[in-house]
Amino acid sequence: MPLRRNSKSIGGPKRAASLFAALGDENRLRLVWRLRDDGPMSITGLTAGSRITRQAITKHLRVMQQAHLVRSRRHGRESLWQLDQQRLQDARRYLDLISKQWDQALGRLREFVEE
Amino acid sequence: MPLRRNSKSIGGPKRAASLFAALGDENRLRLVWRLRDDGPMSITGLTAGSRITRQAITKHLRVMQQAHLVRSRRHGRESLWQLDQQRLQDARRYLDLISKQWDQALGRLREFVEE
DNA sequence: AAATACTGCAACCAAACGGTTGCATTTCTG
DNA sequence: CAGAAATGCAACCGTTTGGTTGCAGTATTT
Repeated sequence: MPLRRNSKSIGGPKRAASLFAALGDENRLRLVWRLRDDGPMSITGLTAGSRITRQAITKHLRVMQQAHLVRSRRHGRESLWQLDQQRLQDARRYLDLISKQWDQALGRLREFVEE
Repeated sequence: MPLRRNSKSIGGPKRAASLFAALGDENRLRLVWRLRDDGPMSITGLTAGSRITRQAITKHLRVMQQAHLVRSRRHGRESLWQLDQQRLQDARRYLDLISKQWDQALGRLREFVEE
């Protein structure tokens, strides 16, 4: 038995799903780009130059926060929000896992056919 | 003007969002793993060993289909569904873009600070 | 031709989502 | 201290989502 650790080590489908779901909204993706481009920002800062309300943005941030995609530290009366680099990496690695073992599957299939 | 192709070439936030949204559901992720492990399968095949209904699975497949994550070709009375490798790559590359230019941003910041 | 298997379509339902408005709270600033 | 700025909380609302059940339509199989 070859150490059946099924390598979805980032988390089960449940945890991964919440991560992708957090990325699965247009406005949230815009926030991601924004935070990446301009660095940590306050809610008001993010609201400026956005078509939606401050509260809408707050909600989006909360969604991303619960997926650990973003975190905030308070600084006086404003709180600065920033991306969690690691969590984005997690998402990437999860996709890698699918593709990688998939290639192996294709490899096995090829073997099987060519025998 | 340096050929302003802003490098989000996979598609704007809108298109990318639909892709991530398609991945942002636990049951759909399970289907992805299933299709990757066992290759192209029929709906009935996918339903076997799943807790949800055949019609629920159908709906999930349609969602993924509209995000071009999955496609089906009919074969007699059953239709076989398979993953679209390329589209998964797209998702990965999109995440890469965020991280990559992010590193550049950090680089710029470091420069700025160290000057 | 009759029974069986597989998919598609439609209606329906509760819950979640994305967004808004209004008001309260905390923290700076003049 | 009074006002302004930033966030938080809560209620509300229309639409989408994830799921179900029921029935109809096509292929196979016997």
